[in-house]
Amino acid sequence: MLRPKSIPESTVRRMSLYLRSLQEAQDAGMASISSDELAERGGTTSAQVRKDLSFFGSFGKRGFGYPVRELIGAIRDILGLDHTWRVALVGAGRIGSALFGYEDFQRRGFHIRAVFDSDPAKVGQAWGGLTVRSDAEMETALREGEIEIVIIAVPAEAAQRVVDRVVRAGVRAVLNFAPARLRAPESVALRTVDMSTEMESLAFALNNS
Amino acid sequence: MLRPKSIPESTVRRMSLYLRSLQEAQDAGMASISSDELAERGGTTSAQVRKDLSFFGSFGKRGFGYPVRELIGAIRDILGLDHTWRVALVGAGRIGSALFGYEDFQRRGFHIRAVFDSDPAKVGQAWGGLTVRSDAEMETALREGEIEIVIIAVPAEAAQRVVDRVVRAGVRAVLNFAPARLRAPESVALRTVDMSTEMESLAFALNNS
DNA sequence: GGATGTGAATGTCTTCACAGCT
DNA sequence: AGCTGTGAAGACATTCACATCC
Repeated sequence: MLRPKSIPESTVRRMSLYLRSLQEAQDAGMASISSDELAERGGTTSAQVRKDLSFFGSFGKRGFGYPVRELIGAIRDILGLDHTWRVALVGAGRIGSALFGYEDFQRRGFHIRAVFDSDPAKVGQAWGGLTVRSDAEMETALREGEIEIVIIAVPAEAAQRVVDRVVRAGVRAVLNFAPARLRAPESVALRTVDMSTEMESLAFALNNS
Repeated sequence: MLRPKSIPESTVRRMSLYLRSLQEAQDAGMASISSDELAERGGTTSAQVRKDLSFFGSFGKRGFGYPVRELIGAIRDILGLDHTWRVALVGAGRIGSALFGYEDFQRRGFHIRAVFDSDPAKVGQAWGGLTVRSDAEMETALREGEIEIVIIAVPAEAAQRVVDRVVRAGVRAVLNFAPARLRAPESVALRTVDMSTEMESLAFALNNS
């Protein structure tokens, strides 16, 4: 599934939001929806909605709007949600535990298949149907489990080492929750959720309004 | 502390990262640092570093670089980290619990002073030195505690209602962890950490490389 | 000499506005 | 008539390149 042009990251993120809005619209029994309505629900403008969708094709009917059911299917395909993804979690602390139980991941097809930690006290614990494994087994287990996405929830000091190891084990997508800027090869998709930076951005906003 | 021009949000976020890099540099005993070195550590370019800093003033010496200690102080002032912030957490579930224990918040001056939940089974529980309070008390407690920032960690369906209530109680900054697009008045700073969207952005990247 | 600070150039994203389809 | 799809314009952010100053 190769795309003609390079798609803005901001567009991809909005696609994810549109999908949510569309599912709500479907639950409300709507069969079609206009770019105006979709913009309203997604917190953007109708022109933005149309432009975003146009990166991927023509999904609407002029004078009518977009068919909800079909558009949901199209966006699911675009985002790669037409199948489930094999995910591993590294770090079985408080944040790891919260992410493990996060139902939205499950619901959207991101299935956590393995959990690793370096703390001997945690290794062997039963988590849901899984057993927390030693991080020494990580590389082998990632390969055997054909893990596609790794979530990092370890302390900042340990995070870069984990990235290096999972990349060497063939993983090409990483979601990092450690407050550190990590390096990975171009070929690896890496996103960092930096909660302290978000808080500081709020502090700045409060001081400047 | 009113800023001359409007500062790009991306610049503010990078300031937060520079601060981290500077603190590391200080711990490593460095007294001065060039925009090149700062860029290297912060994952950006030296021109970007200089441009970002120039929004706020001139902190460097030509031919020399930036004095680490002074620049740390300046950025802390800019971001509003020169004092602590009074924070409340709404939602005492798994994610709320992880955030409550997140040491980086504490370290950076974001002190959680109150926790609320609507579940009677949770109300009254001791969390650290605090007691989980009923969400019925929320408005009063926010005002009495002079809470400046609220973290939302409730289910998506409940999130908008919480925003509306805390805004009416005078709170002007909200960090939302619920997977929902929330509405707030212009005058309120609202950031959403959307973990499912991050995962979907990774899925898209994997499908398109 | 060497690295900052910054206008100018470039690149990227968003908004406009309307032709074109249904 | 109504709403999409899209070039063109505009706004915004990043990068370049160099005069400036320590």
